[in-house]
Amino acid sequence: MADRSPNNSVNLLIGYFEKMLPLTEEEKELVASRFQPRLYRKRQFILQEGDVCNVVSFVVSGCLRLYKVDQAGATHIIQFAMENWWVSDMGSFYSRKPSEMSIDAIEDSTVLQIKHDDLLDLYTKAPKFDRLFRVLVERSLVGMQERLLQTISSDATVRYEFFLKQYPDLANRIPNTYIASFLGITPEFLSKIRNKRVLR
Amino acid sequence: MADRSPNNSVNLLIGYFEKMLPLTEEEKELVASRFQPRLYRKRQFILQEGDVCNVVSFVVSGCLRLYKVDQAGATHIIQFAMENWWVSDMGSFYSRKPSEMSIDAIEDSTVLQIKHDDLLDLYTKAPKFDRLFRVLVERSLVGMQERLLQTISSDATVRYEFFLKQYPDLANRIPNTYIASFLGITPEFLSKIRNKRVLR
DNA sequence: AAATAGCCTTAAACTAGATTAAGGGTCCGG
DNA sequence: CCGGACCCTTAATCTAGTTTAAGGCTATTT
Repeated sequence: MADRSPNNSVNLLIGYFEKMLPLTEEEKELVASRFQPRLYRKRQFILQEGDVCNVVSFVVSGCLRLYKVDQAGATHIIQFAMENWWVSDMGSFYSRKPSEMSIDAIEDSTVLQIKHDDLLDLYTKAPKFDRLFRVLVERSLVGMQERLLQTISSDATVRYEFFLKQYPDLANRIPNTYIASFLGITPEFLSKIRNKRVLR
Repeated sequence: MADRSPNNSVNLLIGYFEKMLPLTEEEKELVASRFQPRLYRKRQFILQEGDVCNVVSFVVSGCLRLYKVDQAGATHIIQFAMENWWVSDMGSFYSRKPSEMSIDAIEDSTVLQIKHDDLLDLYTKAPKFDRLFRVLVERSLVGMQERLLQTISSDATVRYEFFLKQYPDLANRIPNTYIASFLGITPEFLSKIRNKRVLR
């Protein structure tokens, strides 16, 4: 009998953790009991500006975006989160203060979520998750550093080429306006870059 | 008898940790035995591009910079590290691959350093440090995200004002060329911004 | 005491990228 | 099957920030 239960996706997450560090049965059960699967429709909010971010989400399928809308009304995408990525506004999540950012679904997406108190509980009940999340956050930090470096040291054309290399499939999955907003340029200018690219 | 031993600075670090989480005597001794104090003179390298980053440094006094020199020869400062800050190239540190970045001292600086293998050892001997460093890295990530957001959504004038608010004393301690390189603009343009500011 | 090397500033010419505006395509929902 | 909401593109004009060049000011080295 194949496992078609709702817990299906939790097994995916357990497999993900075990690629890093093997878990005991109790730890697996802890994960299964604390992470809730949830479906978000395209354009649905996971986190809305002004609310306190109360969950960390692991993307099982689909794609989310973490972004901020500035005073002028322009949106700036900080991070895309696809299959096997994590998202949340960690600043708001830990400080328990209203977020200045938003998270929404770019495609219909399935995620596994853990609430703030449950995560803290997970950490104390099973310190292995302190290590697991330390490593995950370290990886995020390295990625974020690279992105910052790119942003301050390369022009838009180089940044776009790099984006295409780093997320080859994403370019065909999401609108160019989102890519522009991620790269920190206008859709019009991205269009110009793409046009030059084809001619070459 | 006042403690004027070389271990003096380690007590500072232990105090720093205990503000987050109390340590047992064994844990304190572990810290004292694994962290080495070291003095760097102004302009001396802590990490040089092409080398594997083998230490994490905690700044006791002075100021360091983490930066990258691009193909055109321009330097881009990713992070300043002053008293009570941490620096390293975490990407290189964990992957054990040559770093594309450099770290050097802006002022004569005292740091406490832990080597790669000693840190891994510290994590396994005292899992509390998994949590401690998880929290530290989370804070870094939040800061890095804010900085990225600033960089892609605000113009240079706003970024400079923000820098002055966030590091009020630093502005008087380091050359403006460094600030420009941190903000991602030329020293000439920073000079223009500063000039406009005074007139207002 | 001179000399060299940083560092800061000013100003003119230039460029990457923004803004504004307009037209056309496609995918829904009613 | 039609109307609107998105989305992509092209082109003209504009601007924030770069480049190049030059001059002066301090501090450190010789």
